[in-house]
Amino acid sequence: MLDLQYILDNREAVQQNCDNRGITVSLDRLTELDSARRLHIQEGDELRRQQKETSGGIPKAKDNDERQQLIAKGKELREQIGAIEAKQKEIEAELRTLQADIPNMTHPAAPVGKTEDDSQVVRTWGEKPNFDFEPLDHVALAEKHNLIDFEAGGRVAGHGFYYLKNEAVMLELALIQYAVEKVRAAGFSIHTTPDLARNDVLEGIGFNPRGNETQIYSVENSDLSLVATAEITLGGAEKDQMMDLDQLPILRAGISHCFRTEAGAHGRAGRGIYRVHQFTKVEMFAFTAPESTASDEVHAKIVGIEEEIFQGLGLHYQVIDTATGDLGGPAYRKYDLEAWMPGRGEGGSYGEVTSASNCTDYQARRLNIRCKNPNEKGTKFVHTLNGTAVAVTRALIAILENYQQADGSIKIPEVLQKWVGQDKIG
RNA sequence: GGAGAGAUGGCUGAGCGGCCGAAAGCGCUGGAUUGCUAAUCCAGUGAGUCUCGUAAGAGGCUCCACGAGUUCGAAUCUCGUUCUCUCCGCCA
Repeated sequence: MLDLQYILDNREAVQQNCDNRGITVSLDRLTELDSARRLHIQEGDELRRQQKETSGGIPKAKDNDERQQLIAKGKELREQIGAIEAKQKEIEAELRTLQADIPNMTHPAAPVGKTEDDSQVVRTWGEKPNFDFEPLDHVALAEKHNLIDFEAGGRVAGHGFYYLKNEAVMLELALIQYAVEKVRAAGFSIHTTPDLARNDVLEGIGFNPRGNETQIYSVENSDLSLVATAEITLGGAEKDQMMDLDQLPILRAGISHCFRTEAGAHGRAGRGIYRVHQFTKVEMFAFTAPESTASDEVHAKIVGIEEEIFQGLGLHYQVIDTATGDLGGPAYRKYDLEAWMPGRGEGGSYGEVTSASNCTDYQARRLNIRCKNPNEKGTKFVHTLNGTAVAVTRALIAILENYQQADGSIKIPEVLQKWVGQDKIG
């Protein structure tokens, strides 16, 4: 959520930003509601002042007559205040809804464009593997080596669920270990987090727990939902907290399951474990000082860790600077790593394996996470960032497809061998 | 699951329906002082929001977990919700 005053003071820039992101908002209505809100506040304040004066005079009243008069006046004021507060509440509810629909501002250097295709490749690392045979996709590889059971997943939980088996399980555990080792070395403290969270936490991070387009499974008869990423729980952990400026940045990482309904995505869901309803992920999260210099720096650090992880795995990837239209609400800037997946599409293609966002104070404002600078009055909302260390399913696809050999076996990336306990599958 | 206790400022912790935005302490900031990183003394020190002002600032209102209610008046009384703690039971 953006600051209301900021929106009103920078209407043109906010409008331009919404246009760039392909979001329709009514800033006129917002302005209208804001004026109405101020008017009601002023009126209410004045009435409340009178009421305090009135009730304060009652103990000092000279006689019963005067006392009864003041009580009557107090009653009348109470009714007027009630009416005006009700109206103000209505106005503020609509105002807040509008305000929450406005996306974060955008880093000036982020590529402007409505779709994914407008995103820019900022650099690539490694090279596509050269196969002197026809490579299989991960579904075929998994079947050949008995690594994934989609049928059982379907019977038990439906399409989009799966069982990992045998070396695939070892690879999942190894990837987690490997990612955890990397993020800890980079200064992130490691957590396992709840797989459920309250809806107001989801909303604070920027997810919509209910509604047609929700990505979120909600638990019936409760205000809990299954989390779509540990970003939710790592950020939500500090809801309503006050931090000291000098303890920032705070770097945390979490291991969690991620649950996504993928509503509306079934058409392009495709084969395999690229788009699934549940997967395991190691996520990085950071709270930084409320300046973009501070958060940009940590943003670069997070992307750097992601690259180090995929370089260590020996996987060819490109880094994408995400276009405005594809940023989502909270992100100020977002870098994705797309790894080469030889079995994806016709003759292989890049597939998103990580995503790193600087959300500036957009999430912190709604979660009410502030920091205090001892040298300044007041408080400020911190900046928050998140990035994928490893999303197991996506990384698994890249590994299986890139490391397949002419003889049908699959090599295990060297950095994972100590945890998998073998150097190849098959 | 059963029984009970509780939630107050950055932290600890007092608080009778009106004199409470809230004692005290810690912490922090400024100053004084002591011949030496410490000690002592004095002063200041919550957040949010609205109005006025170019500004420094001034003033109003709100906030004692959250939400309703009683009352002329609620941190204080009532109800609901959430969370925390203790004891018992159950359980990996």
